[in-house]
Amino acid sequence: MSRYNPKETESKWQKAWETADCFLTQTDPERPKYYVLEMFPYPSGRIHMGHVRNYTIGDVIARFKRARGFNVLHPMGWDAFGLPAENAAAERDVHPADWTYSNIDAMRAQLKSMGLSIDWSREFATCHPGYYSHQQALFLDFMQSGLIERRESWVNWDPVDQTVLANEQVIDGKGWRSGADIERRRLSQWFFRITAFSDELLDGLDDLERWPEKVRLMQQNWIGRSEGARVFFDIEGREEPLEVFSTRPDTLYGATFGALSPHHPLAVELAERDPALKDFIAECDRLGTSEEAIEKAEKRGYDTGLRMRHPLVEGKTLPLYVANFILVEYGTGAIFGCPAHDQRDLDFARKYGLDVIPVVRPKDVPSAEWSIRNEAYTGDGVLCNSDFLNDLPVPDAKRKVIERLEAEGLGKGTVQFRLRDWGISRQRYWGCPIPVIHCPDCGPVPVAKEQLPIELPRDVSFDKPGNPLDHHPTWKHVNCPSCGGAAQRDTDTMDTFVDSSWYFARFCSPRAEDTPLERRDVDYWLPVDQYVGGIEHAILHLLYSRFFTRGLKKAGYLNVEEPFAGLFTQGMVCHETYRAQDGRWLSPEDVTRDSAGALVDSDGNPVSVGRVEKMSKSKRNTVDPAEIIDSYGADTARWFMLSDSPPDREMEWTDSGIEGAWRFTQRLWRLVRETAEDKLLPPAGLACPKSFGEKALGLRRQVHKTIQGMTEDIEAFHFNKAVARLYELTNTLSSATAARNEEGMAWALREGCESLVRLIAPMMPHLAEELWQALGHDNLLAVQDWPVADTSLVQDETVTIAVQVNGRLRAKLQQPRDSEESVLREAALGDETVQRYLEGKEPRKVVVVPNRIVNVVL
RNA sequence: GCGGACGUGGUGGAACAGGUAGACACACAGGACUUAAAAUCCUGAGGGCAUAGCCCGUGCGGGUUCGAGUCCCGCCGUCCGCACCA
Repeated sequence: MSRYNPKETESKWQKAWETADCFLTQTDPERPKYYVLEMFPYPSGRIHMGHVRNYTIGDVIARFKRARGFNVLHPMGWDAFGLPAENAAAERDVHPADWTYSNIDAMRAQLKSMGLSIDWSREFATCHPGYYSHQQALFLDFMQSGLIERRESWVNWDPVDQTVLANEQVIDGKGWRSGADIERRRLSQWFFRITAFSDELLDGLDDLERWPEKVRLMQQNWIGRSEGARVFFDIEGREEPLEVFSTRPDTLYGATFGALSPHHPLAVELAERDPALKDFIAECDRLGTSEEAIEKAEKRGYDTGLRMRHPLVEGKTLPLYVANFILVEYGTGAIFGCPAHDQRDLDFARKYGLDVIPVVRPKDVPSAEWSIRNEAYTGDGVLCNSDFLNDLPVPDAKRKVIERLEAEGLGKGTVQFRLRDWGISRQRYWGCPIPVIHCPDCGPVPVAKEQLPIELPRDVSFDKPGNPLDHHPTWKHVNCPSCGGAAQRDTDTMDTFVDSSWYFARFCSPRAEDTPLERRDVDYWLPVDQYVGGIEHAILHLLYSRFFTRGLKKAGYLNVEEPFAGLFTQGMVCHETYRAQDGRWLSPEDVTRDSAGALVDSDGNPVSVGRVEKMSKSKRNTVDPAEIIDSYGADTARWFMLSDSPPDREMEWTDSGIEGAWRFTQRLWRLVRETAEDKLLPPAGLACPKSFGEKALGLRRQVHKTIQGMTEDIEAFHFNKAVARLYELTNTLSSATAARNEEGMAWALREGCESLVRLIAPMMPHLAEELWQALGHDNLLAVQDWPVADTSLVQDETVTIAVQVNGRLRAKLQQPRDSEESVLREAALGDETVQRYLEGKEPRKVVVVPNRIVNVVL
């Protein structure tokens, strides 16, 4: 028999699906819907193995749900704005739009070769005016709803590239591209007021039951709610009191100093008259904003000479410092230091010789014996040295001190969040233009919706650093919509995370022209039932989308709070790493085995094998999906992706793994084809015979157990277990052909083969289609129903009972299912081996678990 | 430092709710077919021993239980996220 030819077969069925419009979807309130979405790709030009894993998982779910009778929405699009297109433009003199669209064409073809059941009629790219014009409209709506603000903020500024950099683009205080020292600058930027929903975004996490606990936790930490108090300290010789935030107001009596962030308004003001302070602040700025820089920095302070009055201790004053470890963005940008109960404050106090007053002691240590050395005490306890708070447990003291502060107007209990507003202005060309005009007289004026879209000009130059939009000779010069005078467009574009914050909703009505979202469509499809993507987006993308959904609701576009009812985060695709003798990374393609079985490079030099790591260009341990699909076919690649490793864990791509999957593909093809060609096989659709031989019945039992098990496994995303079941069924079917003359066996074989083919269809859709046809069907398997297990066949009639003596396995018994406990007990005690252990004595105890185990205790 | 996840054969991993540890696959070994190889098929396999059987075995040490990979306590290790957030 010839071999299976995936290349021919796969494109044949892809065309058949397309011709039959199998995967086009309509809004249909009469039918139950299921919206499955994978994170859309950035159009880099080629798919990578991470995409293959992501889209395989999504496609299995989509095909499965479709077979289960759902109206399935499974769309695809392109996260098409972003810096790489501008880099390509600067390096290769190709327009970002051309570069992007040709990449999209290439990647679409690659995705299509995977045989994904996608409704391609809904495809869009975020860089198309048909998408971003609506995003501009949403910007205006959000402005109207009070969700957008313009304000100054600190940014990482690259003086060479003349642009703002994200924190992750600053490496060791230098720009990732230019290598220039990054400055901290204050810049006017647009902010989405994500903090307006801090509480909702936090509380909403509790209801996301089908999200990984891990992601919910990460978001919870990111939002970072903490309860505490704001306390006012009067400063000697000044009108305005200083406001500080603390989560430990109970330790107020232990305060021995105050500290300001170098960017606190008061610090800035003082610096104007104090050159030494100015120098100190400048030095803090030079450290940069990268986490490592902050981490390594020693705690340092500058004594302003000012004294602040302790709000509760008459006559007591504390020195006020400017300190490099105080963040201006958090709380009020100012603290009171309590060295005894905060390690940072203790380090600071020891350095500058400040007092350390313990105010919390462990309950069983008397005040007199309690002191602080080099470790701040942050544990539980009761108050001491604290006047009216003495002997109260910490939580009570917190409550009581806040009451007192509030009563005397010295402070108040508050809730503080770590979450900050989302700055979206980017000094870039290839992004969504911000629909605002800056007028010297009227300030920032929103563009009227009728004037949208504000399209990107095509004729831009990438020759000089900075923002091409800003350099464009005419684009920005417009008249003020309000007063008609000369004004300028905002030349910033939106963070590309904005584009991906609502694309899932746009897929519901991708071609709507007058509105971003058609109410009837979003009401039917949203929320996404199952979202699938990488854990790397656990915080930003998912949090932004959750914010956007609330914003869209506020603006009246939809009626859900949460965009993604279910979230699945798949693991990374990894591969061994290889190095040449000189330390260069080697690609797997360049590594072979010599005759002795040792790994060598293309010149025959020995190769050292490194750890298994995430596929990456830098380590050169990538495998190109296009090549794999070209030589083995998409089904084999998909099958291997689903085998062995649980989908939420990392998987290792290996040659032997893909070859094993390839062998199985061939084996399955051969098995079903040979069976189908066997003259004994009854035609499709023949009624079930009345009786079956023992082997045929056994086969049928396994078939129906597999159907049931598979269904549960796919629902639970246990694809690797589902694969194992299919291997088992295939093994059984292979050996069953030997008994094909047995009563009912031919019928059972057809049932088995058809079930196998139908079960395998979500994973290997092309092969399944081919075999479905070989079994005599002339309809498309892609639109057939999922098989249903016959429950009467799912349970065996006899079960194996394990017999233990003192908890150790000594024998096994075959017994009818659901045998009485007494029967099992007698059978176990009567067993020869058990008799030997009993030595004629009575057992002390016999534990019987029906259908499972009997434990005889001596 | 804080938070979280995970430790099972040579490897990836199964094991429902405390009830037969190692399903399934990869790799390996032996055999069949072949002039030979590939492909395919069959067989074997956690470790040990005095091998009809017994002992040991799920990172380590304890505990609960008739029975623990699974539950509890204490360690060790690996990975991930956050991190001067007052």
